[in-house]
Amino acid sequence: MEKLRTHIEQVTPLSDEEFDYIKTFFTLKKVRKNQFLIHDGDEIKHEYLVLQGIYKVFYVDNDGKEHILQFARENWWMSDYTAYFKQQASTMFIECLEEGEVLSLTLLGREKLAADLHKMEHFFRVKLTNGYIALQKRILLLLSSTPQQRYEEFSRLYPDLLQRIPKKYIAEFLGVSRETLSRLYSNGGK
Amino acid sequence: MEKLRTHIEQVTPLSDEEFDYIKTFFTLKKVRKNQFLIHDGDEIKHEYLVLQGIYKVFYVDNDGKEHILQFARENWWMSDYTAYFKQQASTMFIECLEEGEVLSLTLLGREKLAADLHKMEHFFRVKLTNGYIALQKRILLLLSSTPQQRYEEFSRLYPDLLQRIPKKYIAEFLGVSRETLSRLYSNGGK
DNA sequence: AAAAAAGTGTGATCCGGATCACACTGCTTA
DNA sequence: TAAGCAGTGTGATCCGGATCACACTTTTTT
Repeated sequence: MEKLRTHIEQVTPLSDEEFDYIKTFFTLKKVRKNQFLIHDGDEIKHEYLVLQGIYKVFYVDNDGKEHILQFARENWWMSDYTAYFKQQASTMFIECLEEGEVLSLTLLGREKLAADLHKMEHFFRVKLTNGYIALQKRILLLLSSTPQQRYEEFSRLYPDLLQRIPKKYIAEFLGVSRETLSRLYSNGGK
Repeated sequence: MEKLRTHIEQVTPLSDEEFDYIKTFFTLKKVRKNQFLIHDGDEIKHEYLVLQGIYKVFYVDNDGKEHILQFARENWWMSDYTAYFKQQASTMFIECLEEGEVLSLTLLGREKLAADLHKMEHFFRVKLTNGYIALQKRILLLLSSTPQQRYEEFSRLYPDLLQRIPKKYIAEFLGVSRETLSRLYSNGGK
């Protein structure tokens, strides 16, 4: 649980009592490779903070094609947030790509934490602010750039992921076909 | 200012004293058609809550092409949030399409409001939550759907905007060329 | 250790949507 | 009331990237 404390304290300092209270809301869960945390159609009770491992959050369209909304690693939060916040059935999947551990938090727990502790309300707001900014950037990138430029931006932001996950998933994240992505970097930097 | 109170109270009730305090942070500004609220390169001191009018938030790429991140109408918040939160120079523009009024709020004001009033921290968190969900949906739409489907989704979400703003802006929002969009609806619903 | 499955590179073909070009219809604004 | 200009429809052409097909490699399974 020390990782959780460090994670929150990057935003706001906590007293020991506060942290003792906070940690009662979280549950540790070990996740194996290829295990699904969330499946299409599920009722979504939890969001997850990644302590270890790599996960992909994705959507499957009517043609059966997968589109990756997010890769999550250490210190990233993930869920099907539409389903989680609005208490609807999930339309997404979360699958583990490298085994690890996550902490789960229920919506009720989240809301109680935020209501009881102004600090936690603040913490969640800061996290959402950063997430919002990142999503806006991604939208502009999708609207304005070529696959080449998107790949370069991805390499810049997540150099480690390039090595650790299958290229085809990167293609699904960038919105390009596997083949086109392959040609992008085999043709070098020109 | 009554509109502001109603807007906040859709999330959380306020006492008169609280609202009297809150409103001191906001400044009313009238905006004429074609006026720019934010310009590329500006230092971004404010975010805006739209009371009236329509605005477009857009980015201009290296080829001079415009890409619309957001249309904002009554009760929508807007700014170049990257520049606003991170105190950087703006990379975007906000232009008024239909004259109206906005309330402006500085970053310092926002943070003070959130720190002083737990209710306001909560309010901002709820707003960000909804925004985050909407952006995720837009990303999935951009990744997984055809221009046709994106146009239909836009019509469903913002039927009023279809009439009120030039079609070419809708094209710039959807990430399609003006011409392709025109052919989409002239070829009817098939 | 063999067999099956998943991931990848690369060529050939195809097609949706971008681009280019031009005409027509409003709105402005002088 | 004319002159300019933004907004729009529509045809013709072009091209980037998707799709299809297959070989090769690496990982997983039994």
